[in-house]
Amino acid sequence: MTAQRKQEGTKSIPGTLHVPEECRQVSEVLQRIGDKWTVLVVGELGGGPRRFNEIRRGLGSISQRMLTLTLRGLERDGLVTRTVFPTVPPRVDYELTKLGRSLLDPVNQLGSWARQNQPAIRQAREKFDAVAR
Amino acid sequence: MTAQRKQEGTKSIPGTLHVPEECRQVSEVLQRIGDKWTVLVVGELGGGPRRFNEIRRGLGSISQRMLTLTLRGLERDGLVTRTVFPTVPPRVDYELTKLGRSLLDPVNQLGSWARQNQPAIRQAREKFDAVAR
DNA sequence: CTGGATCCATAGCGATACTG
DNA sequence: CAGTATCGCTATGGATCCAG
Repeated sequence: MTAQRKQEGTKSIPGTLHVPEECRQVSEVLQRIGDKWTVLVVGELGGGPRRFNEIRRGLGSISQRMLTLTLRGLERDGLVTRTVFPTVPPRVDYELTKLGRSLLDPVNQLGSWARQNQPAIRQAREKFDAVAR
Repeated sequence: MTAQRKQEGTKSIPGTLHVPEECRQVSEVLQRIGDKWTVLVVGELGGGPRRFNEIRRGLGSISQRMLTLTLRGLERDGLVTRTVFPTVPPRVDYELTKLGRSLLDPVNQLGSWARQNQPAIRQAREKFDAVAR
């Protein structure tokens, strides 16, 4: 942690894996799934296919507008499929694709991190806010 | 993948780990680090302590306002430390805390996912956009 | 060099009303 | 039931100017 920065320029560190290129991609994905609802919807769909209002009730507070937009985004990125049953009243099922399910894994990793460290974060936050003026 | 939804109500699935509670935490963390710059700054600091303008040049395009805000947020959450050297001109070093470095791991996991699947995502996106009107 | 203060444009999101 | 359309609020972020 001491002798580590002489003139690494743009070459980045060989051992670790956060090359600028990779960082950009992480950033893109995070901005994509880092909105208010995406991961919650994905989590809900992680339990199997769901209908529109099932998801809605599962999340409790999402507006139908945001649920529509979120599902459209996920569908666009190939993370969920949308299946319309031409019945009356209409029925639409949403389900994670293979790609969508593969996302559950890294997201759960981040979930573990969150659970382990959120107390520390909250503590740091309170401390910071107490000192700040 | 077939016999999986009878009446699981609010109890969620035992095998997997995306209980609503956990999902909420993931969502919070993602919204926190899912902004435009946070992970990029964390990535930059992953290479060791950096000065304000070093980070800025490392990212290339961030405004100093956003860099300040991003660093403040990270400092508030206990993810980076801020060290002021009372010289003239002033010099300020930012460095990941242990907590901050621990975040690199799950973030890199997501980075791997991003690299592996972004081609598929882009492809799905183009296909969707082509069909959509 | 490090950042605070302002102003402004845009994106995200909620509320509500309307439709097949 | 599953959306679409519209509105308005707030958050996010960039540009610019000022200061220790």
